[in-house]
Order: sequence, then C-alpha cells, then structure tokens
Amino acid sequence: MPFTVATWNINSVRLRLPIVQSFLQRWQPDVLCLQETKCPNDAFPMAAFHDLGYGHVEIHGQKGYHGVATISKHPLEEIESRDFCAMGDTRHLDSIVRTPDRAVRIHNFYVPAGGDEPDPEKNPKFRHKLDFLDEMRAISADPGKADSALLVGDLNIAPLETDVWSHKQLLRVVSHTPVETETLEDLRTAGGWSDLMRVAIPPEEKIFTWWSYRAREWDISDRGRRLDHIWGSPDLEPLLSDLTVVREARGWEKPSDHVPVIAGFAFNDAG
DNA sequence: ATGGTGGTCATACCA
Repeated sequence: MPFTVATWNINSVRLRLPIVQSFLQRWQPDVLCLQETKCPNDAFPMAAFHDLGYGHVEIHGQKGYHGVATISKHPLEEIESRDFCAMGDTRHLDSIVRTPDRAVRIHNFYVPAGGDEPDPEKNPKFRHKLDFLDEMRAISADPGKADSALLVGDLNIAPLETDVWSHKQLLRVVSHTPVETETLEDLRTAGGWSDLMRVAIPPEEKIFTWWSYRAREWDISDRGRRLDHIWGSPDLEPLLSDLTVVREARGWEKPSDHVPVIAGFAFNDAG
C-alpha cells in the first residue's frame, strides 16, 4: 500500500462536506490537505472526519475567507502556521505526519489569488501576491526533524505553458503572467523543491486542476489551469508511485472549481 | 470591452 497525500481547494468545507466524504470513502488518502475551507475553527465539521477514520485533524481557519486544514489517518506533530505578510490571513499550515515507515513534513498552502489587474502599482492584491511569494522563499524542502518534506496546495499560479489551455491568451491574465510564473519557478528550485506532478506527467502534456465557474460546459471547452501543486524534497522523487488528478470531481454535485490531486509514494519498498 | 458563476454573510467582497 502506497502512502497517499491529496490536496483540494474545497471552496467551503461546510457546503461541500458531502462530496468531501464521498471522496475520502472512494480514495482513502492517508492525508487530505484542504484550502479555502471558509470556516471558523469552532464551526469546523470535525466529527465527520473522525467518523471516516481520520483521527488527526489540524485546522487553521477564519470567518468567511481562506482557511486550511490538514486531515490525517496518522498522528500530526509540530503543528505551526505562518502569518505571511502580517495580514492575519489563514493561508498556511505546517505539520509532520508520522507514518509507520517515514515522517513527512507537509506544508499546506493557499496563495493569494491576486485580483484581476496584473500590475502591482495599480492593484494591491497583486502586490500582496508577489510579496507573499517573496516570503515563501523561506519555506525550503528541508524536512527538519522529519525524513522528507512536501509542499502542497492552491498556489494560484500555472507555471508552465502546458499548465493553461492557451499560453498566448493567458500571458496577461493573473495566474500565468511572467512575473508570477518566473517567481514561482525560481522560489521552487531555490528551495530545493521538486515539482512532483511534472515528475509523473511530462511537461509536454497539458494538466489542469481548476476550471472557472463562469465558463459554461467546462468539460467540452476545457479552458482549465494547473493552479494546485504537489512539491517534494528530492528524496521523494524516486519513491513517487502514482499521481492522479481527479478530473471527474469537477462534474460532481455542487462542485468546487478545483479538483483533488493525489500523490502516492512507495515508502514500504524503501526498506 | 464586458460579463459570465459561485461562496460568505447579509453588503459588498472575494474567487
């Protein structure tokens, strides 16, 4: 049995609890990292996760916006969250997952979307996104007391040409502008992170994890972007055994605009 | 150039 980690921007964990439950029943990941829970901590549907065998749930939420949660079958240790840009936003949760075979540090991230206008002079939200990325440079692939490290979540940037439906048409659209894609790739490589989705699926192949609510017939027009990511410390590259984008989730009842991404690792085979 | 759809919390704001 591989060790599996899923990441999913759920866009309200309370509204979408039914599809989260069926996802967990069907896929049974060891760890599920949620973003945009939009749920204060005292209103989080904790019991629903305990009932499904996820006894270790760490939440970092606020009223109305943002919010991240790390939901695990295995114990979570050294729980921390960082306040990026001193905004008080709940966008990061760091913990160590202790599996029988290996301890893995997991950074769960929800990077600011950045608004519509890709000019930091005119648009404070875009300025904030760039500042947030600058602070993300402090998060390296060093696992600390753990054996390995992962960084997962909604990074709100599609770095490669094949991470969007049309590179040319999105060059001036927030999420795919050169300043964002170059900054993200630079901080990823400088931090020692490996883009595990692209280790599993060659860069020539298009991958999307998000389709706008505003586009009708999302499946037929397929104007998606890869905004959700799974990065790992280099030691995890040879252990990566599976990478699944659960595209069908975009068609579920009352869907999120993002779909889950799941990575599997062969920890047992390593010894 | 514009508006298209959703979520939160009750009005605009955010994605």
